[in-house]
Amino acid sequence: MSKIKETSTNFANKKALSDECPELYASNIIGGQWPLAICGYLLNGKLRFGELKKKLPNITERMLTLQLRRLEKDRIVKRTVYAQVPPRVEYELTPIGQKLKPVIEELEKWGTLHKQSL
Amino acid sequence: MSKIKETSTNFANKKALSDECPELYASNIIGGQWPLAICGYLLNGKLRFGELKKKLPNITERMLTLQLRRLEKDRIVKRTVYAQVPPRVEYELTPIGQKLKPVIEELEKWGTLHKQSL
DNA sequence: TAAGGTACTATCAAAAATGTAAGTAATGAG
DNA sequence: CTCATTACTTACATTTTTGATAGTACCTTA
Repeated sequence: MSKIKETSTNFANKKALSDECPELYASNIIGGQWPLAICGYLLNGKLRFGELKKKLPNITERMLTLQLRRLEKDRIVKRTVYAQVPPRVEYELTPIGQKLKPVIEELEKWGTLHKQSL
Repeated sequence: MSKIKETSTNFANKKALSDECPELYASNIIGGQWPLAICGYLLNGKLRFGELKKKLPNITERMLTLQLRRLEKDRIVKRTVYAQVPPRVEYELTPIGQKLKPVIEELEKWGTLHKQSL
């Protein structure tokens, strides 16, 4: 998660694929190491930054920040800052974020199946 | 797609997550740039290496090979070599590979929805 | 004899993702 | 004044993924 180089072949490939196929578009958004894990927890309700951090084993603050920013940009999570000291920031899923539920469920089913077949 | 360093923190994190959550386990297998695209085409039937290459815009032979090898290792595609010259190699989904269909469908639905809401 | 087709492999380089370690602001508690 | 708390940010290093380019083996056909 850093800047993407909009001139790279890789960037062009990703774009080409996700332009035509909604499933690849989706995969580009929620794919990667943390997004699904974060969404999974947020499906059960709002969480503060620190709470998420505790739930996600070994995630660094930097990564968590980057991921949340990206999810926010993609309109999957909503960020609410309370003007307090020390600060309090809450994250929750947006309506379209909530709609990820069936996707996660199917992934879960398939994952379980695949694991069993080992 | 190269060797992974089994001592890295990143490796440990991925493992920890996919050990507990089947959906993250699944995402580790089919996530990434090409696996879903490849499976999408193979859902419609067998394809030869060269046919896949034509369908996947801009993929390099190296990448296609790497991806197919990995999908084979994960028992999602089956590779059949015909002893001919020039060589003929066919790829098709395994039974568990076929079962990815609902996953892909849900991703597709969600992707379409998300795209519309722009 | 030379060229062509197919499915690769090998090397090197670049880009992208992730990790490490340290620091910051603001305020209330002691 | 000093320290603790919370949600970050910054700079740098490492790891992982992807790309570019050039080969290779084998037989068949011209």
